[in-house]
Amino acid sequence: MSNSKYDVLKLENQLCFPLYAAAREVVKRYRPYLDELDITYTQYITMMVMWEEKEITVKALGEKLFLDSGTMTPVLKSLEAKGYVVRKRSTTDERSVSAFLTDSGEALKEKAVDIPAKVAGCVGLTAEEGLQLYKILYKILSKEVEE
Amino acid sequence: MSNSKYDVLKLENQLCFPLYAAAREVVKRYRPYLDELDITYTQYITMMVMWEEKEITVKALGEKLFLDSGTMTPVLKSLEAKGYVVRKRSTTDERSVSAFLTDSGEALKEKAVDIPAKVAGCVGLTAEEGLQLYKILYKILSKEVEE
DNA sequence: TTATAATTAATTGAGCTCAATTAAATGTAT
DNA sequence: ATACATTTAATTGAGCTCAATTAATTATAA
Repeated sequence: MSNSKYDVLKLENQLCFPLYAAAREVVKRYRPYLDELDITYTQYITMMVMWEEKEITVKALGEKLFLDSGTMTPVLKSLEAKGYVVRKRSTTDERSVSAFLTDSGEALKEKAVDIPAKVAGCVGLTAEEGLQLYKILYKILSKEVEE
Repeated sequence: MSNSKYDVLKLENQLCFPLYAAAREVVKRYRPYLDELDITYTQYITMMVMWEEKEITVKALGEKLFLDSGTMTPVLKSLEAKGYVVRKRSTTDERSVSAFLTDSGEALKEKAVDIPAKVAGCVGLTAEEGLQLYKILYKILSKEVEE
């Protein structure tokens, strides 16, 4: 068997590469369904938070999604242009801006509710694999938050 | 316990979201080390293939990395500008373009060899978790190739 | 109070990602 | 041989991601 100190640089020995590739491939699976709603994946996960919270600051939204204002600001402007949220600067702390779910945004939930099941079918993991993956990914994410 | 048909749209019930977020966070872990080499993560995984293959077509490279020519072409041009690869159109099939590893590209491997260990430390999974994750991610990726 | 520090969102610019299109080369079927 | 289809890389444009910076506001310390 051949073996060198450079084996650690082989693509097949990476954990990050399949993580990066799988994430992109799975996001791609959402596209046909999200196209019907005329939103992108990033807009979709933003709406998921809005459906739960109804109202949230840009900062809190970014922390939930692991995205900064450089990403969130244009995403929220786009969702505002589509009529799903409204952005408003706080009167009590004028540094802060919040997004508010509109009726139209609330109505979009009804059109989105079948998407998770449709995509889960494509990905094709067993329930156990799904749970293992879920736990490991959140372990990675919790490491990042400490930092 | 509250329970609604909309629970499937909660962020915490998604598998795709932590996959997407963890992938970005882990790629971010590479940045300080890759900055020292003046390459991006995408350029880094491209070089991994080059270190193994020495010569490869744009198409084959894209298949390995799950990226298309729209991404690969500018990445390869950038690596060529840095002197790590040379691009050359095939004489036997002029549709095809190959990238060739240069001596300078080969030399870069020496500077990269410590990176995987440094990043693995940051991510902080057990060996078992790493293996589970690896298997599940490749199961997802194999699904995509069938398509 | 006043100076200094910290927080927040927005902006800028580089680079990535993808879908769709284009152009050239090659393969295939009459 | 000549259409027609396929393959390949490149290009284009929209949108995302991130680091760094900016400007405004708020918090804190002297």
